[in-house]
Amino acid sequence: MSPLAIELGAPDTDRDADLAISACLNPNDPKSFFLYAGAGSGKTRSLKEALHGFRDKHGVEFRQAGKKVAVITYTNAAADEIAARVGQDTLFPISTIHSFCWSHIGTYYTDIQAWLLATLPNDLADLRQKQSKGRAGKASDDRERAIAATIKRLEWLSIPRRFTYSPNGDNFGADSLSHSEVLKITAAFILEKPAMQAVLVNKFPFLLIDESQDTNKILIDAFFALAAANKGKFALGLFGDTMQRIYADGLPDLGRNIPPDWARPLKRMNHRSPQRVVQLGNSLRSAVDNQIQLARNDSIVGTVRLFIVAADATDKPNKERKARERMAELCGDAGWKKDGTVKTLTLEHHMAAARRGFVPMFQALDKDSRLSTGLRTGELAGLRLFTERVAPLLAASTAGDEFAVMAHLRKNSPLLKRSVLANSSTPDDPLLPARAAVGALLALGAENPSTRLLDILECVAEHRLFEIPAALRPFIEAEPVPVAPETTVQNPEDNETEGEAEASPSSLQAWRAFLETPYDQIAPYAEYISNRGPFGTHQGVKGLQFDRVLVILDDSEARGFLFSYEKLFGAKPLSDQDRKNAAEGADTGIDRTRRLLYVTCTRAEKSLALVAYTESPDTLAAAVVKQGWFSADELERL
DNA sequence: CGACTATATTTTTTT
DNA sequence: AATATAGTCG
Repeated sequence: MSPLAIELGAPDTDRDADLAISACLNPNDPKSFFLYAGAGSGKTRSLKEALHGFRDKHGVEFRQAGKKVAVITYTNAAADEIAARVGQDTLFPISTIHSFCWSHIGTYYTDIQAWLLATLPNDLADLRQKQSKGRAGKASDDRERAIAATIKRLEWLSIPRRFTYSPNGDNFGADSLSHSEVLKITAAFILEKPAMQAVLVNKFPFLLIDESQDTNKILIDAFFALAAANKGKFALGLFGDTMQRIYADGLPDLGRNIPPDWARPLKRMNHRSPQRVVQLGNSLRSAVDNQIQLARNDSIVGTVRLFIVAADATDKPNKERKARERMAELCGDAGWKKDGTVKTLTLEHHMAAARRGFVPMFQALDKDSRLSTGLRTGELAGLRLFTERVAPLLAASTAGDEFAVMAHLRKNSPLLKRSVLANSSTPDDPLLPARAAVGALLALGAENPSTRLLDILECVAEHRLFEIPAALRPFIEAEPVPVAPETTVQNPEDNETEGEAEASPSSLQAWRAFLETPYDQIAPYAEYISNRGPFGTHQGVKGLQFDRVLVILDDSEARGFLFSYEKLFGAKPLSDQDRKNAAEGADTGIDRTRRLLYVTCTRAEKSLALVAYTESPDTLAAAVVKQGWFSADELERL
């Protein structure tokens, strides 16, 4: 059935790796290590065993000496996951890279100021140089803003200052450091300040880095230098898989440049995926390295299909529905037909928007680059009025849950503030205005596609049902006479997220266009940004796993230029640049795409479907069979 | 007008 | 970081 054989292994095959790590975590003879741990290899379990084993053997002495084992990860989600599985313990604090760095540099404000004063003038010169040559446009506007902000920041730095780390998109105060500044400053301090080295080495004789392949290369280099300069006192432990490097930030040849005195334990098992998926992962990475994963000897065979669709297909969601129905049939698994039990992965957010029907609002707000981050995280106050105030109210109300309606209003509506109720103009029935407001909102028919966000906004504003965030205030009629002074007090939460963003013409325009689009997009949008919905991005699901995974490969719909599935699948010829990169041994777009595909495919726990949209279906089909990635009977045309 | 060069474009994550 | 396109040169 499948072109390659697959080796199976017993669940405890990788015990040696855990023993090797345990040996490295010896306070009397600390040894750095690089653990190669592929997809689903039980990396977190190894981390847990290592930490618990360390606590049993050396916990008491470490605590007495005030020493700790630092565990740093890439994302908050990963930090939470590890904390949940390993357990919280002050002996091994678990944090993201950024918060770890900030916690160490935050108090060195004089040094930070010196670093900024040395760095910013260069940045400014670069920006000015570019701006003098650049054409007018979106990028030019952004540069102009950056230049003004940098000048303002340099002026602000003319007297001694302290700093915070709380960036809000592009819009943060002079005292706030950006994400990349925090990492760069930490790397610089580690390399240049003996005091910083001493603090780190004494407090954290062991530093364990999860997803090390994606850890910022400047910082990784600094940690390597720290380890080299402090042998016998300090050791690094890198956990990762170079095949899963999917961010440009990571060190490309990590794994090839490990010092010879480091331990290099290896985990060979894949505990997550069925045999066919493990085998696909092996064949995908065979072009890159010789690592072969074993499937568990108690695993299922599993099913993989590649559905090939013409790139100009008119009804893509329908094609994808057909693919799922076929998977249900092939796997005898009705879960493929249901919406909530398949994870569908798109390369970019707007592709999910197209499939969930919230393109109009997404496109409208995406026009202003300063709103794009908040749009993708759902943190814009102007959006949260709809996703967190209006939508839950309407949901509770249509469900007939009067208790939930009142609870929501009490928490969020100025109409139910104590001071407002006390001064009610209808003392016999103080809740009358709130009921009228909810009634008016329901009467708008939010489920009707012709109801615009603006209609909802006007209704909310007219009845003072919720506070209107600053971004949306320009679009409502002159404010009615306040019911009570308190009602004009702004919700402090909203201030936080949108910062001081003064309404620029472009953001006003974006919000205006947004308000003209239908309200019925809010529910799918809210579900999408919550990450609980059926869609995710190829990059965003790193580290996660799902029973049924549907990977959508569609270059024609993608806007970015980092990945090309058509080239990877041989449906589009390599460019001169690609050949040049390959000849020089540099990372090519094809390599990047292959790693991303490896990440998405290895998320599957039961079965995996890929839908590839292509300009040349026949070429693609022939190429993937020739590569040994799929057998001919695993290909289906839709 | 053709050949060449310079520039704008996009994604992800981090408090 | 790859590529389309706008701009410039001969």
